[in-house]
Amino acid sequence: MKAIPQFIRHSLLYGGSLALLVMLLKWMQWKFLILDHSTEIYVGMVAVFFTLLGIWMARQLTRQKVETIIVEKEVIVESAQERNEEAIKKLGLSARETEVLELIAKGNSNAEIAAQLFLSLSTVKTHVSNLFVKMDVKSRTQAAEKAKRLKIIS
Amino acid sequence: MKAIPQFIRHSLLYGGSLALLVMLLKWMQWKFLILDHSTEIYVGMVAVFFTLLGIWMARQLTRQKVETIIVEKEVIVESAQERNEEAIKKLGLSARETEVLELIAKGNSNAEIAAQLFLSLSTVKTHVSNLFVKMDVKSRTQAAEKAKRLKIIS
DNA sequence: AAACCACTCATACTTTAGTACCAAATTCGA
DNA sequence: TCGAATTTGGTACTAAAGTATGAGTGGTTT
Repeated sequence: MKAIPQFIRHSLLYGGSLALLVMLLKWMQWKFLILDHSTEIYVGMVAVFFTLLGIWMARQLTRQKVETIIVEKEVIVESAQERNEEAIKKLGLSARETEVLELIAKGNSNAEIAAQLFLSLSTVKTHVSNLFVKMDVKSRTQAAEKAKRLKIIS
Repeated sequence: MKAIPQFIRHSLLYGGSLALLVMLLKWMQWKFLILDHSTEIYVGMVAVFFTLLGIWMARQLTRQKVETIIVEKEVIVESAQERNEEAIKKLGLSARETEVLELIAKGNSNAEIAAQLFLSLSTVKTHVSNLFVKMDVKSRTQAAEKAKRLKIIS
């Protein structure tokens, strides 16, 4: 669609306008040269015409020249942060320990955790004890509080 | 600073330019009228001059064309919701019980709660037991979880 | 005043949590 | 493939949590 480049179109238009003007000029010479001070009138017309032509050209050339101002609009978003893997790594929690921690934070007892994970109560207790050492807490409630504070649990 | 309105400035400039042009024109009449075809040269100069003037005017007039792009920027905001008094009332928790619940949710043991509230361990145990009945839970960890879920605690 | 409720404290008891120490099987990276 | 870490499980014990019951005090409501 954009076969003809813009500068060529402009050149043609300008050239055409000039040619037309020269013709007009020749005709005016015939018509007004006999009159005194006719040159001023005719130069004034030329001036007006070319001023308009200049304005039109400039508008064509600067039409795309648009200054863009980027305004940042703040949008409030709830902090939907995902599981904090970094905290888990920092504490050195193993996969099983993390599972147990999640169930603790949900309010499960050791027996319930054992049942859900198909483990013996002993195993759960071992995990819980190791968990407390790694998390530097002294009870499951503290562990749950810390887990939620560190966003380890959902 | 912007004492002179733009359209007045433009009018003065344009008027000045016209006056200058007329003077130039008069001088050129003296100089070139004796020569044949001199009119064409001088009209051409006028044309070029006024074309340039038109371009300049158009640029002045269209300089303020500004496009504003609004970019939405996400801002993470912590949900700072206040204490849920409604939930406390619905559960029928007393003032003392709510105090105890908060300390439980922070991971305190019964002994620590007793020390902080200047109560005996027995009293704390009584509060905790009543709390569990009212909240329909079976352990302090469950109570803490429910309290946080119902936004009773901070 | 009687009834009611919140708060306090106690004793006795059961259950669960938590600690310590051990040990075997498995997994996994160096 | 060797060793470290993980996972699993056990016993024995202590500490804490939780339940049940009772009781005294102070304040409010009916």
